Amino acid sequence: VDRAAPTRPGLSRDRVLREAVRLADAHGLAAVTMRRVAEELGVEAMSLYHHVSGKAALLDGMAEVVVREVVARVATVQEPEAPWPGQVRATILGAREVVLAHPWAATLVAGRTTVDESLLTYFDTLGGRMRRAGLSVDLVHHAMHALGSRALGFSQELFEEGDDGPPLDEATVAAMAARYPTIAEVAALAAGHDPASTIGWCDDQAEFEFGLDLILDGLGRVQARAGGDPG
Amino acid sequence: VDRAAPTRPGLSRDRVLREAVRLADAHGLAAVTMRRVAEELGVEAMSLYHHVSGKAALLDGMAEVVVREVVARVATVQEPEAPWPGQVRATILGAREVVLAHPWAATLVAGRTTVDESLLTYFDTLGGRMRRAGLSVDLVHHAMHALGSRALGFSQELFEEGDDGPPLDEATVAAMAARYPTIAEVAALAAGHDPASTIGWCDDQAEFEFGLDLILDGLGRVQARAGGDPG
DNA sequence: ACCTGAACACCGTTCAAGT
DNA sequence: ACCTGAACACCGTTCAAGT
Repeated sequence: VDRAAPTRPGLSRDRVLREAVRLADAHGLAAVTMRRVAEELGVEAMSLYHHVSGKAALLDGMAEVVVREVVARVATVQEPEAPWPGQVRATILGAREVVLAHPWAATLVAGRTTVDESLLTYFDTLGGRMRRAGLSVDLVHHAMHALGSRALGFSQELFEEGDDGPPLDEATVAAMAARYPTIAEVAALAAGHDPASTIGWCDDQAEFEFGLDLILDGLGRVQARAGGDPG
Repeated sequence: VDRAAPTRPGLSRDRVLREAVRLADAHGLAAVTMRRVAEELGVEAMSLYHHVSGKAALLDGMAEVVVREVVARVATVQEPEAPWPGQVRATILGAREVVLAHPWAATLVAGRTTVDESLLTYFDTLGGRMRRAGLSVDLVHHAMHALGSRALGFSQELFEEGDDGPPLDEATVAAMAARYPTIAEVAALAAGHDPASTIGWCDDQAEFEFGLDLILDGLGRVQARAGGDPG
């Protein structure tokens, strides 16, 4: 082989998955098709099947890549002197930084059909930090359920921002305020008293941390009630 | 028209959406295609476009049907004497009963692109019950974020049950316990000390309620700290 | 072992045509 | 206004064939 020429490395599972992730980051999850991923790699669609068993496995693998990135990111979270909620908090906020860079990942992780090695590693790390702080096995179990996908940094928003639509006229706003009084007052407060902007009205990161702290505080309280060492 | 013959009512948006929901309940979300829904209604695929603007609108509409069902279900939740966390708790657990009957809905609600009337109604109802109990507008706002999709009764599980796979042999279990010590001890406790069963190991409903109560307790504590009326 | 090309059975959606 | 049929531009996946 010519050592000066750019080596065209053969396909591999990893190269396929990374290309799929790159495509999703750039053009959204809908752009990830077997044919498109192959084309991007300069190869025929059928070649992918030698490294990935099908479309479902490709999507699972993409989730795996993101979680592996999360694991790498949070490995460096180390504040041994801090009390445990700070440790767990920093771990989860680290995961969130990674997850925010891959907005398509939430859907994928939610629809995942397999539990892969990276996910086990992440939850063992997170759970281990709780155990070392003195939380009981049972409480760690509850904590995982209470956190849910929030443990990986995902928000569970029901009103997504982005599709704001045209601004509403005054009459429509008044009609909505009459029909949905509570939402109207919440929107008015959150949007700095501009009731027309009902979407994209708040600081997602601050709200994520509020919810996270609520859960961590609650877990600490359960631990204290059980007579555990708080930190 | 012959009054004895079964009237073949023309298509309508509602008939289309209900048929799509029926299909998803029976055969999963993947079975919901424009062509299949049409076939089931004894009509050509193109006819659907007169009542629904496309596939995305069909999926949005299916989420709408489920949320409408939730709204109908929780309208009857009335325990005026109970303190507010019980009111909110009963509302959310009512929503959960509906949602559990449509396991495909979680994905759909998460990927929804529009905020429809039924969703606004639900959150106005839920928020209104908090407001009437004395929670501040700001706290109701935080509560919505903290609850996230849990407000509608969705769990946010990361390890889904169902794809249990073949039972693991003793050597594999030992290897996993060495690699993932925390997960191993959690699994061992939760599964009644049978470490081979790492999935489907616990009571989903109880865990959902644990997490919900953690959040409701936390909200109550924030309210009390702010000097609000706890009842 | 890895990659290809043609083919199959599906999709969502357009368009012009029917009534 | 509502529904149809044919067609278009895509999908994921199979299969037999190449090297």
